[in-house]
Amino acid sequence: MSKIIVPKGTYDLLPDDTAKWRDLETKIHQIFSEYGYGEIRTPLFEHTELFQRGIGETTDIVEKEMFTFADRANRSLTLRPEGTASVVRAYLEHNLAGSGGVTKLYYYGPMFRCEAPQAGRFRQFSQYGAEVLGSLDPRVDAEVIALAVNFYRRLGITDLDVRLNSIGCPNCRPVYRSKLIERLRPKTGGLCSNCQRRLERNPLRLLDCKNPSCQDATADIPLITETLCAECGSHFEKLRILLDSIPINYHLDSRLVRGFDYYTKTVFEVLAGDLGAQNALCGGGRYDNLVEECGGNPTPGIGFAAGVERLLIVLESRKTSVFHPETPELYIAPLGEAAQLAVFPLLIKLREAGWKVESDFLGRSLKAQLKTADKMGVSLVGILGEDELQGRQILMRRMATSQQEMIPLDYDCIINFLKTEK
RNA sequence: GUGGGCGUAGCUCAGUUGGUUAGAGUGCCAGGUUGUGGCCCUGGAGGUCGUGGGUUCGAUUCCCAUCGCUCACCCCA
Repeated sequence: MSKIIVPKGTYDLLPDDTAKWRDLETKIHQIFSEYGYGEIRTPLFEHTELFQRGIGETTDIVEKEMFTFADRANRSLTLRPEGTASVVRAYLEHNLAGSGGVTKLYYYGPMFRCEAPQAGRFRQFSQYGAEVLGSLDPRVDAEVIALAVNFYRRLGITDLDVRLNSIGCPNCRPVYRSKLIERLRPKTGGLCSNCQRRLERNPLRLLDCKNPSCQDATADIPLITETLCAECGSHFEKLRILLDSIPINYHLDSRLVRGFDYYTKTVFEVLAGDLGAQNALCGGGRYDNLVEECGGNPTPGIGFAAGVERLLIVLESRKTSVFHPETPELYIAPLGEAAQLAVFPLLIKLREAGWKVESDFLGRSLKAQLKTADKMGVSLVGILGEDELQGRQILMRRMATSQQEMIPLDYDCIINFLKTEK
């Protein structure tokens, strides 16, 4: 019988890994709380239609990367490939707009895309992200970008590439779009096959094609930021003034275009050099028409999503973050069956009192037990052999100094000893 | 979906121009110390050499297929 292993693009997190993840998760919840965001948890699957309408029918994600299946009533469901569509759905479903003002939400959890796995890319992966609904003010854009970037800074990652662009709105983007098609159509032959295909459908994407010949073809095309309508232009200008007023390094990238259809105006990405081909740590932008497209009243919004696996890769490769493994505060080494029986209730009682205590369950020699305790990094070992048991005592050994002290084998005495040693 | 690289011990990897019991380091277990960790010494356990088929007297080695991992294209977090 062949061994069963994890599905492609998924992985197990073992105890050493989960310790790091939980540490990072704590920090994620903390920064969102400090910036005034409330956590939202939506289902891991939704009606397929939500993503088709929200993300866009012609995007790669919807066309070929979703895990879609039928339920027993033959309705099409899909494992969520991203977070924004679900948040908008929930925002409308629970009429969060009704409470008035700006709604600031964040999420954290697994997403699913059926792609070929690669460095920093998995089929089940984790993202955290923010969505701010109800304000068109560029201060919101700036705050969202600041939050995204400052989180990395807190973790000690400072050499990031923050890219910013505005891709306009339904008023000005079509103008740029047709201008682009007009300029590129004569050069069609020089484009890569992919770009030839998307020239008519989604010409903006040619701008960030990595193929050298496509880059040449688009080298002298006008910048989108020069053809923005008055509203988008002024919004973008205000955003830049705000970003310049806080210590965040970014640069304008007029070729930055993102893969989802719902983006309008502001788009941004944060890139890290040490991630291989999947170099985006997070990305996001404004989506002022998405809520309306999902059936709500016209409501502006902006958000971003960040990859957790990629962040951990960067943290590991730079060793900028120190994760503290939890070491027991005491290791009790019983010698012989009588001692084992005496130690067991003590072990449970100490744990219930909140102490991290370990012991031996293999009946091994004292030497082996000390070795194990040493490996765990424990600083105190309580040794209970027959002699100690007879005298109702326990020998407390300080591993760092090899100093030993006999104390009464009594719960309160041991607690007191632990407290003074701590 | 396409292309490159790789699958040998828990982990990191040697190796075999086809030949008898497949190796190292590390980790693990035990002993050296009848009850004292880190250093050292000795010994031990642990492998269907990814899987299936083919060639051959004989395959971990050669051939084919397949699966998996990985990197890149693509896309994106």
